[in-house]
Amino acid sequence: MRVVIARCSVDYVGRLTAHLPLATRLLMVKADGSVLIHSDGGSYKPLNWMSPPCSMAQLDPTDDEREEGVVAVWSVQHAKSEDRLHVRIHEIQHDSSHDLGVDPGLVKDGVEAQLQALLAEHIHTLGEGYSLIRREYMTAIGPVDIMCRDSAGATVAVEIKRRGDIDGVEQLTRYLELLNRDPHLAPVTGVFAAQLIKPQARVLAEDRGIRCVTLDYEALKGMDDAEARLF
Amino acid sequence: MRVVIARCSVDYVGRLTAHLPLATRLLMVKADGSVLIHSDGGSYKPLNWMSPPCSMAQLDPTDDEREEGVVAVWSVQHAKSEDRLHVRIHEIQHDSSHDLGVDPGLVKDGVEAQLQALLAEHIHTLGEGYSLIRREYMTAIGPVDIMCRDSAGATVAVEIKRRGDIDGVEQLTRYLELLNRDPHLAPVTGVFAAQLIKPQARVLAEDRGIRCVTLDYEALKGMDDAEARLF
DNA sequence: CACTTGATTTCGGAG
DNA sequence: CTCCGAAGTCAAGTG
Repeated sequence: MRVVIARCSVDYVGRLTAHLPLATRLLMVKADGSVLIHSDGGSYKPLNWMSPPCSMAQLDPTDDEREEGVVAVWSVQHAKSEDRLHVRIHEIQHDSSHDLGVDPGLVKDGVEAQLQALLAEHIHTLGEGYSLIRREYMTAIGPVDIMCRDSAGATVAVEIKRRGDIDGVEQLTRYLELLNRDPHLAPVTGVFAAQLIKPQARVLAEDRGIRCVTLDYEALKGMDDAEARLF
Repeated sequence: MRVVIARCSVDYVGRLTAHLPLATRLLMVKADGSVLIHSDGGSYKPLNWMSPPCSMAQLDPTDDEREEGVVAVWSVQHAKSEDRLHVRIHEIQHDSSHDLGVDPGLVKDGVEAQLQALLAEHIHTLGEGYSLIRREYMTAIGPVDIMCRDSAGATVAVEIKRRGDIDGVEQLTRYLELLNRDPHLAPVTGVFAAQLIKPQARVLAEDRGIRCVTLDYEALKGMDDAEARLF
């Protein structure tokens, strides 16, 4: 990895056109050829970048550029599209290269799968007398996250999302339509469960007779931990 | 901005739990206190990070950590949540700080808003006799990009995308369903306008009686410039 | 291979 | 301020 601190201006032409006026920035050139241009603030997103696969050529400045104080031009070209990044460097304050090796990668925990497992473990949070049939109940159009029974013994299909959006309601609606064609299962009702349910999704769900349940990840985790302590 | 190349392991606890095993990485500490941890590949997204506002404290390693070879621990705490990042540094290969100043920021051109404005200005490109009602026509389930009338005076709802995908067709379908419940508006027809329309989206749209229009950004821009030259 | 879905999404605009 | 949609989204899993 090469790290450069330089006063530069940048132009990107590709899916859109973008320009960065002259200022001091950090330029990162990764081993795969990708380039990132960071300012000293904002979020993790660079001001501008080129994704791999791409290649970088260092050009001599034109006469006009040289007059404006440009000492080097990086031309970064994407390998599979017309996307192009031009970095005009006026002054280099730092330039170093480092061998980092291959990264072993990130280990994650706590996403949708976890929510599903926790809710399946504590299916009674959906209501008194609920019992689990199974997780990932397969249908012709995909797996229903959780199938269970309510206290009256009626089948309930549950769709789980971290964020409950209209898409999720549409998905559950398709499942319900299919499940209710099966006389052994019908009538099947729906529950849309998410950590956060968008208002528009709630309106759509309730309009279709689907119950909305807001999941509290910490509370579910707490139940789990409390049970774990008992054994 | 501080740039460090170091052999380190990283733990993040917050919205999820994540761990990075020991490896050599680039650590970026921005002026606002945010921290980015980059490997020598992948995309512009860091392996791990902490967004501002946050603060970093350098801790002494515990005895256990010292035995494992840890020479320093960075504890980065988010200011408004419980999100926390721990960087255990085993070896520093490079450490430098640079004053970048405030960045003047990015100038963009060619996004959806621009497309919408240009099409609204030149609504006749949809057909002879079309007239604009308004942009961002609000409904209970969100704003319709453009509402206009065709030459016969019938209402037309237009959904604009840079890339015309199935999602966009579904969105427009929902708007049309809602709009057609209003007897003052009905019948409302739909136009799906995008720079590029995916074949599946086109099939779905046409199956639902929605007309597909491919937008030529450069041509629309050209009309705009030609008009501007007249005044 | 293309397509779908989730993300510690981030970012910008409107209400 | 919050809410909501778009992103040069990226990346992982699946058919």
